[in-house]
Amino acid sequence: MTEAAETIFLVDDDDAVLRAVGRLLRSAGCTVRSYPSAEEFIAAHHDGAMGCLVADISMPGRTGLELQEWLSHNQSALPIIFLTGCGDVPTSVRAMKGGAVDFLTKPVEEMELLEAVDAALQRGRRQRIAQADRDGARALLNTLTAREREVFDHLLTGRLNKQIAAALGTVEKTIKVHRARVLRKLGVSSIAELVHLAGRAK
Amino acid sequence: MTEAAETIFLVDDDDAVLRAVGRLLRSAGCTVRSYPSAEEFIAAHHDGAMGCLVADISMPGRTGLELQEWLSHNQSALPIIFLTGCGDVPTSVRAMKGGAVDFLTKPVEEMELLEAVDAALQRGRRQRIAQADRDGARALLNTLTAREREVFDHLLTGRLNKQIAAALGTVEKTIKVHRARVLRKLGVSSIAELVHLAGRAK
DNA sequence: CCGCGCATTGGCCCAAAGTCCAATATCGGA
DNA sequence: TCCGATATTGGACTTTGGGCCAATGCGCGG
Repeated sequence: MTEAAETIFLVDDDDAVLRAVGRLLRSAGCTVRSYPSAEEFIAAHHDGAMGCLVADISMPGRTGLELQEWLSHNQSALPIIFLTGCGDVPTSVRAMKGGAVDFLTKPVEEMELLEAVDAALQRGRRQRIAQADRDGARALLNTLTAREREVFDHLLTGRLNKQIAAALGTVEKTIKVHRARVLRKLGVSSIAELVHLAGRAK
Repeated sequence: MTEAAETIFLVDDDDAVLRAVGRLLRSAGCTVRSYPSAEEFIAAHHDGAMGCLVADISMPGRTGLELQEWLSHNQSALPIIFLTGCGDVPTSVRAMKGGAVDFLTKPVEEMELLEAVDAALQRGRRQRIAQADRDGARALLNTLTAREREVFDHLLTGRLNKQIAAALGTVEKTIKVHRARVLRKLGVSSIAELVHLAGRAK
């Protein structure tokens, strides 16, 4: 059961908005969770969350922009849509600079919100795929011992075994063994594939 | 004489704004060119332009957003800062979604504008460096003949000479020759470097 | 103290790649 | 029609890389 469905996290201090937007999104087939404040959302938030966040800007306690900052500080890649009644230009610009998917003003047309949510979910999926790819590659690299990692780095730059040996103060034979182990551990059979793998780990 | 300095391109239908902003930027050491309309800027614009664009939003003829679209359609990577007196939230969001560096409202604090211009120039420099790197790599790849390019693609995936030969319907010896030529033409001495080069060309 | 993981090194053999040599064939132009 | 670029192939030789078996030394935790 790895399939935790995508969730739309709603954060707004106005209960009427939470209910209205929640109903709209649910009727569109979304799974929705509502929070009356940024703090309550943060308390319930876990890193692996999938979906997107629809948040108000001005709220008692932490504001929408502060919530956005908190998420980025906490490596959370949850895409954010701001939905506010009292938005001004500088705020919207800050939000967009901070990576928000969209910045909508109430009252919002249903279609507009649904499209924004769709775009946010798409972005989230792409991010997760890219992240999983990176993580997978990094996990593989982490199986290398310190010495193997050194050899790996030299292999990336296309050095010959004898050159690596000279650089590491050993003999070619030793590097040959390390090289074979590195290729085996990383599940590749050529230097080309090894370089590609390193690129995926970024 | 390759050193065409960075220029700030000012586009605003209000002559007073052109003069005031122009004076501010010039006093900060910038080279400035002013245009009273998007059309006049477009007429004078050439692809290799370096610097950034500071544009108004609402103007007779082409608007700021339409100018932004025109630039992106024309592959121009000139970073854009919008500076407008009558900006609303939806417009600013569209501008930022379209890749604008910033969206400022008049009257603007001098420091704010200067910082935005600085950020835009920085972004432009990064883009040019990245672009030059890509173009260089692509130019190298374009020196390959069709056949060499086929061999190149197989080398990227880590295939052996005999495997490439089978795929291309020739013998290993022939591939060996092509392989040597490819490495020589591209100025690399290992498959690892070749893969890196291909990555730069993207 | 012993086992285990890790780094190190040796020998042997074979496969693959790099480097010279040279030769033929085709195709599009000058 | 002859030239130049390209593709093709062969031979011979050297250098590198990969696989297999074996062995030593070191440090760490049971």
